[in-house]
Amino acid sequence: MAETKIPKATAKRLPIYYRYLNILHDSDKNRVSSTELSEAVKVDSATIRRDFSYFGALGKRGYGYDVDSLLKFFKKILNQDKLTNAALIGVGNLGNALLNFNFHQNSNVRISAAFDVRPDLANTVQSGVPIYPMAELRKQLEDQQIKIVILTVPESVAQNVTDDAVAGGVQGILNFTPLRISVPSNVRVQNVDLTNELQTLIYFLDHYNEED
Amino acid sequence: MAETKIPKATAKRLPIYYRYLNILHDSDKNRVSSTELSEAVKVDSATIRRDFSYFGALGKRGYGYDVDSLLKFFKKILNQDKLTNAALIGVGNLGNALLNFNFHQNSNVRISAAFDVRPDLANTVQSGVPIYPMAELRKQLEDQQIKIVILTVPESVAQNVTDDAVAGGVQGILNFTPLRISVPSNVRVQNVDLTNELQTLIYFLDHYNEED
DNA sequence: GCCGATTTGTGAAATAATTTTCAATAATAA
DNA sequence: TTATTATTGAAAATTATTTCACAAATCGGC
Ligand SMILES: NC(=O)c1ccc[n+]([C@@H]2O[C@H](COP(=O)([O-])OP(=O)(O)OC[C@H]3O[C@@H](n4cnc5c(N)ncnc54)[C@H](O)[C@@H]3O)[C@@H](O)[C@H]2O)c1
Ligand SMILES: NC(=O)c1ccc[n+]([C@@H]2O[C@H](COP(=O)([O-])OP(=O)(O)OC[C@H]3O[C@@H](n4cnc5c(N)ncnc54)[C@H](O)[C@@H]3O)[C@@H](O)[C@H]2O)c1
Repeated sequence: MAETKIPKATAKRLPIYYRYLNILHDSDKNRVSSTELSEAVKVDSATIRRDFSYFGALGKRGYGYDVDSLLKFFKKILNQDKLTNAALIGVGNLGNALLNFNFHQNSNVRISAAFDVRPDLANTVQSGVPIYPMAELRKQLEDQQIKIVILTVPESVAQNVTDDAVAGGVQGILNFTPLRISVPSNVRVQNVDLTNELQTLIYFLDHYNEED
Repeated sequence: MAETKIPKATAKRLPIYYRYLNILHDSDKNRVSSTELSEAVKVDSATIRRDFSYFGALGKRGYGYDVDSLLKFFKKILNQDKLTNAALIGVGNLGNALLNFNFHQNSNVRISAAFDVRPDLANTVQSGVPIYPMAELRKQLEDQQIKIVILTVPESVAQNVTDDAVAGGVQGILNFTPLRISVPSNVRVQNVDLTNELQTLIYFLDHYNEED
């Protein structure tokens, strides 16, 4: 909505850059070149320069990029200068692992509420996050102004739960179920399909050799 | 290695198609059109037809695709007609969730060995999978002919562990750590970076409206 | 202040992926 | 049988992304 629509491929790399800039910052490096970055994040240096250039001239020729100002810039762009709350639905196997992890390091996203149908989980606290019964989903999403949901329920209920979350005003869903959920066009879904990833890896192993 | 190199984008979609074909098969449907598939997997129907056509003329004009033969075809292509063993390294938070899940449904990948440094975990069995001490990594990978590793160790040790796994003959790594690990060019890495996914989602929410 | 070494930013070219379009064919209804 | 409708497969057009390659800018040393 701000800078004239960056390519999707670029957008997906921004968090990778952001993360490495944080590492550089923490180790008191204050200057970095696209070649050096390339090495660390495994993205071609020309691609990095191109990516950065969508945001203007962020570097200095013959010098490179200033870590601190680049970091500050990306922090803003990625909304990491404010805390973003997310909800997690489905406190099972995977849900628990994510709750416990809670995206702390170098990330300003936090799971602030979790939901599950299991009565024994309702109104408990797991890894510091309160678990609510599903009946409270809508209310909590609205009250806490939560716009992002992490979906770790069984596939069979994924669409129903999604519909509820969308009704509660959610705008983005990180979907760990294998179901391709249906949402209105103003809601964005990011699928994380681990079985797929493994199968793709196997396919590549069998059908492509070396590099690509 | 077999059919003349399919586009990467296509390869990544194959498991999605495969999965839905299984569902159709299980519900005794024996015919499907690209439009119907498109609806279910959320991929444009023209893209689906194009994807399929890389493998030859799999459908019939005016009719669609025969579910069973398409399924059989993809099963072969994706190597799902044989069992593939994988190893998991790092039986922590996330590792345990993956162990417990173990990719059963509609997938012929199985974690057959897990590894961890923690002495109390060594030589136990978690979710039916034996856990070995790291000292045995190389031997087990070689003995069990494991070519795929799921990496769920802390970032700080990720590169070292990777190097060991590679020395053990691993060819593919599903990397859950945020580190972009370095591997020889004959080893393929598939990164699953959950913090990234969340940050990308946030970026899209803030900077793109509606659809794309 | 000049010089050589760096390193960016970006046009242009190359490559990759998606989408449009439509002729060909199959199924089905009349 | 023939007309109508559905649907693929493939060529072409379009759009997206990556990569090349180099002029322009900056730095650091002298
Ligand atoms: N665990 C993994 O490693 C893994 C890997 C890949 C994909 N997945 C996918 O992630 C999802 C969760 O997997 P899991 O292993 O954590 O399953 P799980 O069964 O351990 O957890 C699911 C949780 O959702 C809760 N739940 C069920 N119905 C609900 C509803 N209607 N509303 C709210 N909560 C509800 C259950 O009580 C349970 O706590 C599944 O779709 C699975 O396919 C998991
Ligand atoms: N848990 C999550 O939800 C989550 C989300 C995103 C990313 N990750 C990433 O996944 C990785 C694992 O996360 P986690 O939460 O499961 O961490 P964890 O600390 O719970 O588990 C790590 C496991 O690795 C083992 N380990 C440590 N050093 C080892 C070594 N040298 N060799 C073998 N095993 C070793 C530890 O004993 C532990 O069991 C981390 O890199 C983390 O950044 C986790």
